Amino acid sequence: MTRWLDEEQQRAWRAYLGAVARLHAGLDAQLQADAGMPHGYYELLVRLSESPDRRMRMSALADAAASSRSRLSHAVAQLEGRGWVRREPCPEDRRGQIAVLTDEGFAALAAAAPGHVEEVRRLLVDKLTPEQMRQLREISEAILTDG
Amino acid sequence: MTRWLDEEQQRAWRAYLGAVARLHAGLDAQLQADAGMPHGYYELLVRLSESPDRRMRMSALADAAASSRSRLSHAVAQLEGRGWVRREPCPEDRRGQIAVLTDEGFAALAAAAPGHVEEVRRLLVDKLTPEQMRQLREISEAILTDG
DNA sequence: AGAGTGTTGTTGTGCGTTCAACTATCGGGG
DNA sequence: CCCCGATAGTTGAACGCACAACAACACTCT
Repeated sequence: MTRWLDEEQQRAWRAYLGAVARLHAGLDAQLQADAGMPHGYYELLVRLSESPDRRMRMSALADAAASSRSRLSHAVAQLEGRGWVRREPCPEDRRGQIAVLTDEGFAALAAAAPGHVEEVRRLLVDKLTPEQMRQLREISEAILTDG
Repeated sequence: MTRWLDEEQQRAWRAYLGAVARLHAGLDAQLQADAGMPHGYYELLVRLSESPDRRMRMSALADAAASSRSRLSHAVAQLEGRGWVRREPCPEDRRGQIAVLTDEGFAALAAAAPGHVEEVRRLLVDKLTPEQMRQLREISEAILTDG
């Protein structure tokens, strides 16, 4: 016998689904149109750009971007094809690969960032109060706790 | 000159991205494993099941499920192949199509629902306080406002 | 040293989504 | 009445992602 969601939970859940759909659709469309990359790729470039020497072990990058290894492999292959990332062997582990953000990749990120941030503001930040932004962070962190 | 996100906004945004990723991954994996359907299809079946006579105009269904028309067309084709949905012509508009949830489709939904709700509870509802659920609804509704 | 086990990363396949192009129909104005 | 712009829905191709199978290497334990 299932414990269904009550009225309030149902409303919250559906509103959440709608909000996420709109946000993702908007962000992805903007990035695709203005920078020619999906949001997932943008995330990867961001993580790499913030790492020392703009380089990261594949597995570390996968963890940082909440991506599966398979997905990362495919994505990096794409990014490498565009000249935005290159791969280097890992000195201390011959299994390893290191993804390095190229200058072209950094330039692409720098070109894409302002429009993206603008869109994040337009679709999210500007619609919430600072208090709600804090609540959103706490809710998100609660969801990210294990168990 | 871009108005970047400040520290707190940045943290909220990244936590949000992580939470959404985990939620979607979990829900989709559960539905795929236990019911053999992606979350998007489940959504369609739900909307149809709640509509009078379990039928809906394609465009209305697309709006209700926050889906593009193209996506809906492909999805309904899939669902039709599984015998969960059938199409009927629309009497008062010869361009129109009406998607009808079959008994098999309703049964598939009924079989999938308990596990899905369980997963929603496990990944979201049980991790938040009632107060946070209310906040989440308000935040989501704010995001869904136009402009 | 050798066997066994876990980790790292890649590859191929199938699936769902997006995008653009297209057909068919509706509805209003000349 | 007919034309023209909108609307409804479909289609095919390209793309990104999930999943499973796999090869290569590291680590541990005897």
